[in-house]
Order: sequence, then structure tokens, then C-alpha cells
Amino acid sequence: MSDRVRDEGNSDFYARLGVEPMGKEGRTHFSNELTPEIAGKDVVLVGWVHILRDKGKLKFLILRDEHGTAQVTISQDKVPPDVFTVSGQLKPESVVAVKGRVVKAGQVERGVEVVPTRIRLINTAERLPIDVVEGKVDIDLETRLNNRILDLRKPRVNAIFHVQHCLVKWAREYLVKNAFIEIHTPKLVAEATEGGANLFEVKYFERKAYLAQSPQFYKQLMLLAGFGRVYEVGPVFRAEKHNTRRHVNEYTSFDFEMAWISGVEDVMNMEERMLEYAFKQTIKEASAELELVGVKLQTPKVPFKRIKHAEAIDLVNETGMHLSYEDDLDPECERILGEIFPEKYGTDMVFITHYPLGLRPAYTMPSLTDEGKTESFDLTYKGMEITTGGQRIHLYDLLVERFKAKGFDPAHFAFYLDPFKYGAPPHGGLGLGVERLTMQTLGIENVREATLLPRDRDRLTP
RNA sequence: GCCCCUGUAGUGUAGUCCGGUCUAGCAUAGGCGACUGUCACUCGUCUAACCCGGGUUCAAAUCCCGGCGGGGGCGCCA
Repeated sequence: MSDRVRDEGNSDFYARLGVEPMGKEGRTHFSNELTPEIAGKDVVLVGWVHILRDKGKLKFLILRDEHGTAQVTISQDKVPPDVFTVSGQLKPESVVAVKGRVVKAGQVERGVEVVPTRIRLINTAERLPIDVVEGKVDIDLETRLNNRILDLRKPRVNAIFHVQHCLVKWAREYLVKNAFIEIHTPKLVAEATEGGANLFEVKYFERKAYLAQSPQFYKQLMLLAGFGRVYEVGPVFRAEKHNTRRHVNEYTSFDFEMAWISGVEDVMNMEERMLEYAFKQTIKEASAELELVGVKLQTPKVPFKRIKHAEAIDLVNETGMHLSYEDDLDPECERILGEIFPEKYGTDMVFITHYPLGLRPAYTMPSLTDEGKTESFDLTYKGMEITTGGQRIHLYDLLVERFKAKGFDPAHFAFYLDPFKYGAPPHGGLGLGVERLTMQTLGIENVREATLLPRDRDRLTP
């Protein structure tokens, strides 16, 4: 077919394929703009055939666009014959442009329906590999992800990413209002930043390079470069062969870093106020999407509860676990704490602070008040870690000492360490997992559902 | 790296333990037909599947062996 199209030029390929170009008669209204107030008006709707309830001489076409659905009612004795004919040929997910009059209709939820004077088929759709209409059969996540583009058309799935957009947008705006500037750091790097997570190796001409596991070093260096407050929202890569509902191999990290802080408390203050603002604005702006997903979102109260790592260990041990103060809080502990926090503190947003030195990266500021601990924190939300942050070491000698203590050769990190010789400001910051924030906010079970196009253990497409 | 589970129509499942009644059931999707107020429309009808290879057996979706595929968990982390 494509060869024929080429060979015969552009004269008439729309007609030959049985479709029409968009033309000049474009959309005048979105589905959600159809209200009883505009009854009597002529409109053009453009979108997909969501459902066609064909009752013979009477057909109900549910048209879906970016903002919802609207009913087009095609009654044989009220529409032109050609409109009636075309309507009978529509398939699920056909693309159509419907011109017609808005008519009040008490039977319809929206209060109005459209009586068409013209229906143009803009594009055809083959039999669907998965249903776009939800609620008929449960589809495995695997199958959904294999057909992710169609899957994302489902209003409920689409709404997840509208909410994500809002959360990020308003968090960003909060930072911008607080004198942060957005930076863009390299994703191709020469060395690991934290040792822990494995790196993806890539060919860099005649050398090896890696995909960045975090913008950590660069955002710190930008403070040393004289930008007082910076943030970046970008991809990070983890070459871990994990296969869990909380992990993917590429995710979006929302990072910020701020100079001239008195201590880690300044970073936590910034984050809690940023999230408070982002939640508040999202609840306002994405109310329709939140309702679609079925989530009644509350703005978390500031200040968030803070407890020390050692206290968290105590709380977990009270439930019968046997952890030492040097142990990390594994997913089971996080789950337990996720149940304890709401009962005990009436909140599901809790900072866990003062992690032991052994559990934190080399650049983390040791604590003066708590021997062997760090000026660091995690933010847990509904029993899952969504942020890691802390005060960073700005003193060159101490930084080198800590790198050595972690078993890193400072010579390999000269590009990072050397600038600290020349007057680095005290600073701190954090990294927030955008998809994890989304999944916890919306009560989603698997982070892949909160990831547009997930990259996991064996998924590289779509 | 370690551990557990699992492959049946486009999709989701029943059947597998205890081989025959499976000519493989159901739902949804799809084709065709009927229906002028549906709203996951309804009704009728048709199409469509046992991951691959080998073995055991009179007989294999079912048992055994090998291969391939899929899902989840742990460690690590956001």
C-alpha cells in the first residue's frame, strides 16, 4: 500500500485509503466543553471512537478526546443518509471528526449530546490487541506494557501521567520561586558516583563511559561554580538486575541542591514545603484526573514528622524484628513503619534522619551531635522511600578522608574533589524519585504503571 | 547473583494434582444478522487457543526429559 501511495503521488491517497484529511474544519470544542449552556450551537469534535452502541436505526457514538468523552447520537431520521452510513462503519479507536449541533439530553450524564450533520473518518483502526475500554477483562501488566501506547489511551491510565505532570510542574515552580535555577548535567560519565548501584557501560569512541546513576556530583559542583541553588529533573540509570514492583532501570530523578545551609534541616524544610505546595496545587489542577484514578488526595501537613534512624529501628524491633542500629531499613521494615506511622504520628510522610555512616555515600556529612551517624535523611511516604538527601561534605580534607574510608581512590575522582580545595560553600540537597512519588500518591502497586515507558530487566521496547 | 511461581483463542481465564467424558468450557474482543434512547446496550449466530521438541502410554492440554518464553520476590536503591 505504501508503495502505491508513493508511486501515484499525493493526488488522492486519502481517498484511496478511505479516509479524509483534517482539512480546515478542525475541532471547535473538547468533549468536556459541551455543557447545556451551549445547547443549540454547532460544534466540531475530533477524537477516537471510544464505544459505538449500534442499535440499528439508532446509534450512540461515544467519542473520546484528550479531556473526556461525549455522546454523539445518530438517529436515522435525524441525520443525513451519508452520515448514517459512515457511522455504521466505525470501529473502536477509529479517528473521527464530528460536526453537529449540541442538543440538551437529560438521559446523558453531561446533559447534552451532539446530533451530527457530518462525520468524517480521519483514520482507521484495526482490531485492537487490548481493550481501551476498561472494566471488561483484567489485562496483565506485561501485556499492557507490550501495548503501552494503546494502554495509555485509557482515560484512567492517561490520568496518572497528568497527575505526575502536575506534581513535577508545581514542585518545580516552588523551587523557581525560591531562587533555584534549572540545570542540565551530563548523562555520559566516566565514573560511578556512589559505588552502590551498577552502571551501564557504553562505548565512548575509543574509551569506556557509563550512563549516569545520579546527577549528584554535578549538581554539587554547580554550587561550587557559584549557582546558589540548582535543580534538575532528568533520567538516571541503574544497571541492577532487580525485578521488583519498586524498581526500574531508568527512572526520573527530581534533584535539588542548595548552598549556604546551616544544616540538613534546611534541606528538609525546603522539601516539605515544596511537596506541600505541589500537592495543594495538584489537588486543584488535576481534580478530574484524581477522581478518575479514584484517589482522594490530602495535602500533607508541614512540618513532616522526623524520627531518627535509631528510633525507627526501635519501632521495628518492637514488632518482633531483630535489627541492629547499623542495619538499613529493608522493604519489610519500610512496610512495617508504613503501618506504624499513621497510627502513631497520624501521617504517612515521615523523615528518617541520622543514618549510620556505613549506610550512606562518602560525600555525606558526618554528624557532630550523633557519633557515627550522618546529617542525612530519607523521606518515606506510605511505607516507601521516595527521597534520599542530606548535608554534603564541603571540607576538602574531610571529603578525601571519607572517600578513602569507603575504599575509593581519590585520584579517580579528581574532577569532583579538586574544586573543593578552593572554597566550597556548605550545602545539601536531595533526590526524589518521580515515579515513586507518583505511585505512592495514587496508590499504584507497581512503579512500572507510574512510568510512561518502563525500562526493566528485560524490557527495552516500546 | 540467589529464590519462588507460571506458559490454553486478540485479551482474561476453566480444565492439568488423580491421563480417556476435551470434538478444550466461560467471559471479553472480532465477523455477520436483529433492534429508535443506549450508557461495560441487549439478543441470535459464526470465527478463534493447549509455547517448541522428544519420551512414556492403547490414549497426553494433563505424566517425564530438554529447550524457549513470561511473572514476582530478595540483595541494592529512588
